[in-house]
Amino acid sequence: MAIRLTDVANEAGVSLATASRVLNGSARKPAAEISDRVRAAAEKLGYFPNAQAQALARASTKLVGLVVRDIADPYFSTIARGVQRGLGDSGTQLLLASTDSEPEREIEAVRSFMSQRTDAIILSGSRGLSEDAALLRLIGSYQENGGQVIVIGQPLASTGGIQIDNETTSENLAEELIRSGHRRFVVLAGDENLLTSRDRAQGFLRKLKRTGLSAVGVVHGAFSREGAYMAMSDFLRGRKSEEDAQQLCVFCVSDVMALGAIRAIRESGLRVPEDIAVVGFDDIPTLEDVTPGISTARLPLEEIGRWAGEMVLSHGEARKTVVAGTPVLRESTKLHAGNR
Amino acid sequence: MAIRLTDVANEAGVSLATASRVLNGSARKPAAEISDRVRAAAEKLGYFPNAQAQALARASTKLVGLVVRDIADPYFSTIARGVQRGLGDSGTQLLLASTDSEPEREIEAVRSFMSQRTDAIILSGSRGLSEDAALLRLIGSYQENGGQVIVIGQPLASTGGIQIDNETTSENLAEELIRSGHRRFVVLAGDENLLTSRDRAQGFLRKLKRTGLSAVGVVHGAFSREGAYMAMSDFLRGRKSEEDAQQLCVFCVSDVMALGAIRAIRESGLRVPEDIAVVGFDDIPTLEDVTPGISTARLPLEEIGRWAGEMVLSHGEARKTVVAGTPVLRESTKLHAGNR
DNA sequence: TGAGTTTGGGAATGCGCTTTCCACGATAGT
DNA sequence: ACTATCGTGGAAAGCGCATTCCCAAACTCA
Repeated sequence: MAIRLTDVANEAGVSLATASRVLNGSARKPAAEISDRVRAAAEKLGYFPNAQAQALARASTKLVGLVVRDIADPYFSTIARGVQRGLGDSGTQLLLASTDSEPEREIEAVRSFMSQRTDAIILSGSRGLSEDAALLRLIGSYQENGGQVIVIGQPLASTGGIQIDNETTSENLAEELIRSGHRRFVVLAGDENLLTSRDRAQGFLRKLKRTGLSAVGVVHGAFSREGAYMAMSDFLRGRKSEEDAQQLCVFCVSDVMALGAIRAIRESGLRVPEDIAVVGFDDIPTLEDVTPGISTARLPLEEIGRWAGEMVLSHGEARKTVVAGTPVLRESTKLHAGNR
Repeated sequence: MAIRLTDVANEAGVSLATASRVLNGSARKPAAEISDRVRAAAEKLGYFPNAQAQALARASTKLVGLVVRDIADPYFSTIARGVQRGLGDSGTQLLLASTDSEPEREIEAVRSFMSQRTDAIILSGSRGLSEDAALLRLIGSYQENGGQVIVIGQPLASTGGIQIDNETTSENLAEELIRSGHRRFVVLAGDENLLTSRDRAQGFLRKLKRTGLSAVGVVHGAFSREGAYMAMSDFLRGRKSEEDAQQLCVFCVSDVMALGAIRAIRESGLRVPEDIAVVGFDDIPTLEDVTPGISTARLPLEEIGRWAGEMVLSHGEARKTVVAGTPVLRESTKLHAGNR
């Protein structure tokens, strides 16, 4: 049905080979007069190269797969935008898959991308604590066949990517908070099986310990807004009695969780930061519109995505980059006078 | 390099045809014993079908293209999530393209999707006022070749999709606001060349007129957070003098714009809603975390995306669905006592 | 038991394109 | 003037798979 290169070649009165050479970047450039004729024919017929056929013949699709946990989560959508920016106008297309936090769906996504023979796969969802052997095997064979794997967050086996130093960042964040006067911390630690949440919580707790402090509480739950909402609600219910103690500071291992926690705090009739201070992690764009301004550890999310995209283009040989976040204290952790 | 079906066939000691029949859903089912042998061989070798080759042989990729303006915008990322949900586990892969609001990039994206021979293209960015002839031509030839085009927002030529009744929704929103006591409106109308912003502004203004009211001001600008921020800032600068008049209500043609406007209002030292009320449009998830709660017209964004995804699967023959938003008044439009 | 019928595996073709490999004429070099 | 080289277009061989034929073996039924 669609116009094929053969049709264009006939229309222009040249061979298939010649048509191919003029329309697609070949090393050999046919004569100007012929080229024009072919281009005119292509234009006239409305020719579109069949990317599948090209991929088959060239053994290279210009496709890259991005797997995220949830594209509607600002953290991931910001990274996704960065990846697209990084890919720029290279003509590389982005294949998107969401896992909804289910490991099997991540494997499914990778499997699917492998079938599509994407040139690269960018994994931005958080790695699990115990690395799934099946995923590792999959990735290994993908790399053997020339596929590039870029992991955002934690390093995974022999893959390159952008590593986020969650532990150090959390330590710095804790330090900053302590310096600002906070002493009583609660950690909403998210999912204890996810590397990201574990590292962030551990870094924070370690700093506390080194300073001679210890957390008032460490609550686990889902690594999401809802998870934090529930965890925080539970926590608040559990300590109804002991009021007027010194102001509490709740460290959430992600901004999205901080938002959920704030919701829970408010619903229980308390105020942020007057009654309870809240800190997040990531500095997602959403924070710009939230009041009070939420303290957090700033990660250059869009840039991280952009780097990943650029790595794909440069065929970077498993380059690794490490980035750390910078603490940003805003109103949500302002120490309230009555609560010092 | 990668394992081919031929390799599997050899390993299993059967023909290519047989291997193909057992591994991919063919009408003919080879004998159980043979099937098992083939599957074992595939498993052992770690075989992955080459999607490009399959697409070529079958004349059907299981690909659908989604074009958005900006994937980091909650409006689009929510729709994107819906689309993925709608596609479910059908095995259909999503190709994502962002246009950054540039019409040429939209054309480029469609062109690219056509090259990829996607089974369907979902256009969710806002249509321009004057439809680009090049885009129409492209879409026409895509449809002729069996491609499905689904437009979210406004109808486009002979395409199906989910149409949003912006005008009526805006009218209802205006009505609700008037009923709640507001009388003095400013409209941040966004880009006057985009159908979406124009319709929303017009619907609102029409209702005002019918009620015997007229807008205090109509300000145009970019259809984005920044655009609204600037438009609002300008507006506020322009009327420094006339204070203590009756409370103003600013209607922004999208939630994202409302967020920008609020930022501008606050920076100029005013409060929402005490000094100025603000309404948005869309009810993006972000609003859950913003204080004060922003009044808006609720659109079932995720569902809209889901419908689009389901339409793709059902090969819906240009089905059209129309949805209208429902007004939701929250604190941002609460009438302040001192300003009646 | 023999003709007709089904069943199931294999050979071969083609999907649309890229890319050797060839052939041929033009140009250069001695 | 004759060969060595280059430049250019075309023929043809795949890329990895689905699928249409084809054919042999296993059945069916009388």
